[in-house]
Amino acid sequence: MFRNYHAGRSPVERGGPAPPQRAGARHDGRVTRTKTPGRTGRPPVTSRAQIVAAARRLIDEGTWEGLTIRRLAAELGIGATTLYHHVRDKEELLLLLLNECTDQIALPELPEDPRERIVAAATAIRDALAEWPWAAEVLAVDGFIGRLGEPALKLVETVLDGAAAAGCSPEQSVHLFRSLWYYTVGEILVRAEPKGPGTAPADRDAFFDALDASVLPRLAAIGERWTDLAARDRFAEGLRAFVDGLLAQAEEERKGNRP
Amino acid sequence: MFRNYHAGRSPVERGGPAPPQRAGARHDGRVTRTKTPGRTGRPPVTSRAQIVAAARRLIDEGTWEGLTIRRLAAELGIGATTLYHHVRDKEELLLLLLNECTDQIALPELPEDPRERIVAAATAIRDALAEWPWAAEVLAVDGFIGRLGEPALKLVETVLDGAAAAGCSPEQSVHLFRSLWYYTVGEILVRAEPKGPGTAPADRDAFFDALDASVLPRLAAIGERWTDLAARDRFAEGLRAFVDGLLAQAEEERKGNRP
DNA sequence: TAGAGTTTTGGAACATGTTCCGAAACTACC
DNA sequence: GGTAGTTTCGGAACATGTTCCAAAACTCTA
Repeated sequence: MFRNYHAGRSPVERGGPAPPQRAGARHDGRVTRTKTPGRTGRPPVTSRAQIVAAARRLIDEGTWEGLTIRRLAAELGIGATTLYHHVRDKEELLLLLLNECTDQIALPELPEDPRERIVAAATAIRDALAEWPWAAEVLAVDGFIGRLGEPALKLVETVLDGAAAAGCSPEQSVHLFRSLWYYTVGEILVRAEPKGPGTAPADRDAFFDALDASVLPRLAAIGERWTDLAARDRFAEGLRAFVDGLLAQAEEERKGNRP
Repeated sequence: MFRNYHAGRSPVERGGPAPPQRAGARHDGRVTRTKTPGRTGRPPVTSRAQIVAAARRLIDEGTWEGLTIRRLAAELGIGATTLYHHVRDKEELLLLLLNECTDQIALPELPEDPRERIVAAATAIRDALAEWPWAAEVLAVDGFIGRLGEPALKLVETVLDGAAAAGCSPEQSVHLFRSLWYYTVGEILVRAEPKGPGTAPADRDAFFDALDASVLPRLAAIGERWTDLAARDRFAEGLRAFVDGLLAQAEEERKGNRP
């Protein structure tokens, strides 16, 4: 199974501590590498780096749906199934792409104020992820932060550090981070997916028009403005409010007011 | 990878308040009927209700992955492709299932305090959705609340109402709801998906063990406790903190401190 | 140089979601 | 009853992700 411990190392030729594999599962020998310290056997005609590069090429020129295993293999000039010896899954492929992107996250300037530091870090993560339409596909499948690359993990670290600087206990820091992570993932997913039916602006209007104002007065009243309001990017504002709330809660908790 | 191109139309027996639809764009299927006031033509051998029931049957006895179009069709005794005349998509099928579940949301007791009212409503939504493993599949695809059934919408209304009672403007109410919605969706998705590789507890431990404590000290330090801490359900606590923060922010804003 | 061991490779094949398109079945009206 | 219009039905077929399995290619050692 592919894990991400070895973030930062060169993409080809990396072993890494492979988690215990269930027997029977046939996976690419690249990650597992049960034996053979000195590589032997037929040399691969394709490296992981090339795969990722080709994938990006396919995505860049064309829609993101255009990235299929077979097409990617064709782009690389190899058989489709061969790809599965370099990449476990399509999901792993996406993850590689995602990591390639998060690996380029620039650490933002970090303000002194712990609160602002947290906001800056979380916003940086979100901005990096939100840039890639397929991030949602991966996040939806496994939300565990462990799959992020080291630059992203540094931002996680920053969040935790800010929490600690604001007086949070480790437990409280984790709680804070997880909460913010939920918010972030939710924002990316909900925001990045205007593709289902009923999500087009016209459909939204129709939806609100059809609401029964006597049953759902607030919703109906807001309806006409919903689309406009939703268009505004208020992620950072929500984030700030959330951080404030969480920090205040943590402080309360420390005072023993609410165990 | 759910697509959306579909030119045909899916027949339904019960009409309902149909928003004006262009050909091809359908809300959730229980609309349409472009012509034919008096139904004519061959009567369907299967109703939507039967489809949903059969789908639930398949899910209940067996894994959720066991629900495939062909199997469902077989269960119903019809051809696989026939199903596509009743349901536009597999996604729509999931949506039907989801709605059937949210339609049974019981309105919780609503406290007087606006803040607690909001918390209660949001928690009810989350609990209802979190109960269904496939909710994530749908939410990940289209987050628009318009796809929820009316009982769920009533909870949305409650949130908006609580916000208003706390003094929020409509704009602020929307902001508050959206923020909470992001948080909720994120929680459901991240929490409901321990299935990717690397998400097993053992893998998590391995992940944290591999962290470089000199680069990511906080993360490494927390590591050992992460799994335990993550296991605790603190959704409501986070929610409460969020609401507090958002309400405070709204009030600040109203005072003109931060436009 | 001849294995032996190991790795890479890819064709065939399967399950699934989905579309095409023609045939069947039914209602309404003449 | 017959015909037109409309609806439902479903087999064939396609793209995709994925696994099986056996052959090919390479390195190392004897």
